[in-house]
Amino acid sequence: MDVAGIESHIHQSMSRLTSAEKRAARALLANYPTIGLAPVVVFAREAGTSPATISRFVAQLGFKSYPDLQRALRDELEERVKSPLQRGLAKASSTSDAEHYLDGFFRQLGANMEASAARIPASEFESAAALLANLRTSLHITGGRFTEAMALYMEAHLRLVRPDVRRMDARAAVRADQMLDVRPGDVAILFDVRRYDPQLLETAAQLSARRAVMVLFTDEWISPASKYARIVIPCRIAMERTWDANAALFAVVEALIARVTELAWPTASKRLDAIDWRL
Amino acid sequence: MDVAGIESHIHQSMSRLTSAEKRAARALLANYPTIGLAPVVVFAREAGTSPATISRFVAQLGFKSYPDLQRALRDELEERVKSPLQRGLAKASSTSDAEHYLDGFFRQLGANMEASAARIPASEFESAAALLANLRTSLHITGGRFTEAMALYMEAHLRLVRPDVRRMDARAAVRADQMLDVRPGDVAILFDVRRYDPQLLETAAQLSARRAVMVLFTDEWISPASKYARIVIPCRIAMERTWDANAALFAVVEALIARVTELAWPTASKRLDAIDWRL
DNA sequence: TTAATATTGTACGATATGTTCCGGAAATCT
DNA sequence: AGATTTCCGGAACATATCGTACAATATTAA
Repeated sequence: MDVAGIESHIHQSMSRLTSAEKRAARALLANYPTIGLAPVVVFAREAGTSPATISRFVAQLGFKSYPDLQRALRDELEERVKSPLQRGLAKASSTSDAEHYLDGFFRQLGANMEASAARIPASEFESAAALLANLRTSLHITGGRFTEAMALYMEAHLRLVRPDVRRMDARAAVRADQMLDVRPGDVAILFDVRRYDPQLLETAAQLSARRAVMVLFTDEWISPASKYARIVIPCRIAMERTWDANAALFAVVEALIARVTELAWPTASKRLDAIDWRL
Repeated sequence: MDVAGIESHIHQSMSRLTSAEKRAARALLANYPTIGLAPVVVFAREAGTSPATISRFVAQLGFKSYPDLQRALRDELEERVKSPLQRGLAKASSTSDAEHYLDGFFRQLGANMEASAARIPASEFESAAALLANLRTSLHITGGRFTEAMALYMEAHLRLVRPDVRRMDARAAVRADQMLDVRPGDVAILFDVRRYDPQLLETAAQLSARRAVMVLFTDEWISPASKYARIVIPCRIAMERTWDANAALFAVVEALIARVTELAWPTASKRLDAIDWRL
């Protein structure tokens, strides 16, 4: 099949199609690629036509059978989620013949970011932003071994934007005191990625007991702390070599900070003005 | 709970699952959601188990049947706001959709990363990696207001990989003591981005006086501390709205950590083994 | 208008798919 | 170690799914 992808292939074949087949094509393009992954009857109903027409449509595209098309769609979907989509990166650094280490690294990272963005439902992201922008509750942020840096970074920004932002200490003992400040309805932001921290799970349980609303940043395998969380934001962090890369996670954090700043702008702008900070 | 999506739902059910069922769960999470849309035989093969187990796994999740799960996966896939990538070459579709905030954000970020990779000479990056992988000198890491998180993150990783990694405190007073540990030839890593920190400039001067070799991570406008630095790594951080985004900077940090881990592998692997850490 | 052609939908048979059952294997308990 | 329970996968069974023949309908040409 075409390297250019199935969507464009459909466009190219459009002229050869009969009117009912065109309805099928439009239906597929409109809800790409989901209806193509559904059974033929569903596809047909959605397209306002009969199963037979779908069959012929698929044949027109050059696929051997409907299941064959489905395979292709799945492959493409997978490719889209895990392949390096920032092809430009390689070209962008034309500084040397030997490939820049950064290029390879960034290419994978780009794929991770695409995958993360594709996987995080807009509704989850927005809900999280809304929670953080709600000035009537306190905010408690904490992370594990490596993700503590995320917590720190987020705290540093949100402190400027809104009041009542606290970071919980990584050490359990200290955290016990801080737990007393958590009141029902408060919002807790947790970071937990692979090699999930047992202490953090414990913390999550306690937060849950104190009726905090939890937002969890985690990886594609999902931290066990998710069972306590109202909102789960999964980022793709796996890399081919050495360490996992949390840059995608970090990027989502920054996006969230930006979004919260927008949502809480009336307050945020006053606070920033007060310390003479210009964005 | 269910709002969090099928992925987290899977993880919540994880404890109830038997080992073969867990393999199924992991396989699905790893190639989410594609294998779930494939026939059971394919799923089973990919998960290294039998169709029967997949069936039971699906039942454990609370779905009425495998097709039922597929419906759910398709619905979830559709529910996501279409990302510009998914839109692909599809013409005529209005680009004015309520776009996923993350998509817009990430697009800019992608440009920043590209620009960063293009601007950082391979030689600089390699030299920096070599310096950090040199085990005969100590490492001192420090950052400014926001970039302290970078320092923290880098320290957390490098500590595992090599000995003699120290982080300098943000507070000048404390830092004064720590400065005494810096010996000629030691390597110092500094982070300084826009709204350059005067204290950090001062620190750089002192480090220079103590004949430390400095690696500076900064932004496209270059921190004044650069005059003391042996190696300068400029990242593009400007964004159109609200805050600058340090994700590109963070990404370079991760790349460097990975590279250093490779270069210092003989030592790193021993250290990681010693604490039973597998990458 | 009529006839020829192209297109579409329905019905049915062939096939592929998912689920259940059962024997054996593994883990757990006594 | 032996007994009991749990767990797993192969094979049979039931069923859903797809492709196609054929009839009905729309379209075009004469």
